[in-house]
Amino acid sequence: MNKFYEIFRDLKQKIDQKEYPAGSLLPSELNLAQMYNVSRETIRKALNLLLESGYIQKQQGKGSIVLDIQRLQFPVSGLTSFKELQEGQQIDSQTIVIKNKTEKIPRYLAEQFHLPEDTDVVSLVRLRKISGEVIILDKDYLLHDIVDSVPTEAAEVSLYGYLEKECKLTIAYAKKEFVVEPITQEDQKYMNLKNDTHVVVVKSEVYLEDTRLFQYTESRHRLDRFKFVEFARRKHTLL
Amino acid sequence: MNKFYEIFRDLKQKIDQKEYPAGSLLPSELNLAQMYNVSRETIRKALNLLLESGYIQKQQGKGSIVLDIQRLQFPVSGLTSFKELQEGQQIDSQTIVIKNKTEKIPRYLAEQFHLPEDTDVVSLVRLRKISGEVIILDKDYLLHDIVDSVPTEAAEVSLYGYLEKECKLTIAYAKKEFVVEPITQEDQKYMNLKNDTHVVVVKSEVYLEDTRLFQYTESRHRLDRFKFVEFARRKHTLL
DNA sequence: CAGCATTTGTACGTATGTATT
DNA sequence: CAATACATACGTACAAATGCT
Repeated sequence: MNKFYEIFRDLKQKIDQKEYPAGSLLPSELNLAQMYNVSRETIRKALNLLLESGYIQKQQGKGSIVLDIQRLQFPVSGLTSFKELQEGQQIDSQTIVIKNKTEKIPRYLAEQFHLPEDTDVVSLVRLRKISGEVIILDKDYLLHDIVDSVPTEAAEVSLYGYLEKECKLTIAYAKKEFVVEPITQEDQKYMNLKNDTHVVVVKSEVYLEDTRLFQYTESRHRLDRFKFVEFARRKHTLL
Repeated sequence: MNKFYEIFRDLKQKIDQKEYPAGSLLPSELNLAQMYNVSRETIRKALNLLLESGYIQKQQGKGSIVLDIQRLQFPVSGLTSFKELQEGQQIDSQTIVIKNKTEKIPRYLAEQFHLPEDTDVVSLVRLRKISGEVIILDKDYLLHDIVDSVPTEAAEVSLYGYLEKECKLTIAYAKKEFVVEPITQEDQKYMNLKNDTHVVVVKSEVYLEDTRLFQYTESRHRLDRFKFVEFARRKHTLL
């Protein structure tokens, strides 16, 4: 693997283990370069990864301050699958696949993405149980051109794992939209909704490395269990 | 200003104006370096900014593909103030300050951040009207140690503008949390809530460059008008 | 399928500017 | 003012992926 990535991992681990405690300064870039026997630029790339993931804050003339990531224990936003989320949090969870078949794309999606009405998609519906309750209903549409089919086993365990490892697809980026919508009959039928009238819906358009659209997902969450956390940096100059 | 930032702005503008249309390739890094008369690394830094803001997708061996940012017209997540949001979208909006005074920190915040109970904060409550309706209720707490007071005028126009320009504070990063909560009497009193029983709450902890906590905000949104969009990149290797 | 040119990714080295202490 | 540390910029070399011949 890359040098800068290895160094990033090593530093991250040392921060997690409080070898570099929160509030302290990392060794200077020059020192780190000597310690790891690499050039300063390689160190800077590693530090940038730490910066983006909320591990450190850099200050010109001073150094790299270790942040208190304890209280920031979460999927620093980005594109993370349910499975990967669980792994980070050790919650008892379960996935139930209640639909897995190839069919024509729903009309509203064909329109939204300017696709032919007879486009084939692999349509998945999955329930996510946490502590025995159905908290999330996931509806996935995968373009059949790109993914032939999905073994139900894979959909239960890790869809992204299957797509990336087995199908050799490289997922690159996504546009995500968070809204609140009234519940549907389907929500009512499958989720443990109590008296809720609404669910939080996360709509994702997922794209491959070559910029082809490949997946559309609606992740429907019970209101009282929904939480999304992100670490954001201010971009003073960007706009 | 920086060269790489100027080049970023220039390229962004050219993409917006379709001089480099969506789906096309940018000139190669070497070509761009010659065009702008800078080194390749400077170009790469500019391209990285474009990458992070969702303007392009890079592919090794191929080039930088311009993305269809039209459909991604939004505040690419991050730390953006209400005022800045509006400016990007040209919506008729109005801010009404209904509270602006220095007082003791609320107990739950003192506990959450391990601050003394007698900590002073500037407490702001603001209503955000869009098209005549109160859609958002913002509750801000600014540490009095850092900000002495806020002119109501500034709280109406642009709090961040005031803090950054007048107070010379550098806002660096924030932890944001999105949840849905039952409405309070305060929500009921000030917002146009119809029959809603819940609001979307965005809780932000905002930190300065020197990592000092400086602001805590709860932004309470009417369900039916809440929308949050983000552009996310998959980090295959990061965890 | 092999080979080649093109393009991006990684890494190193050096020099200079700017902020902090 | 001096030393230290991060930021920017240029240049070079080689590796890896892509696309074309």
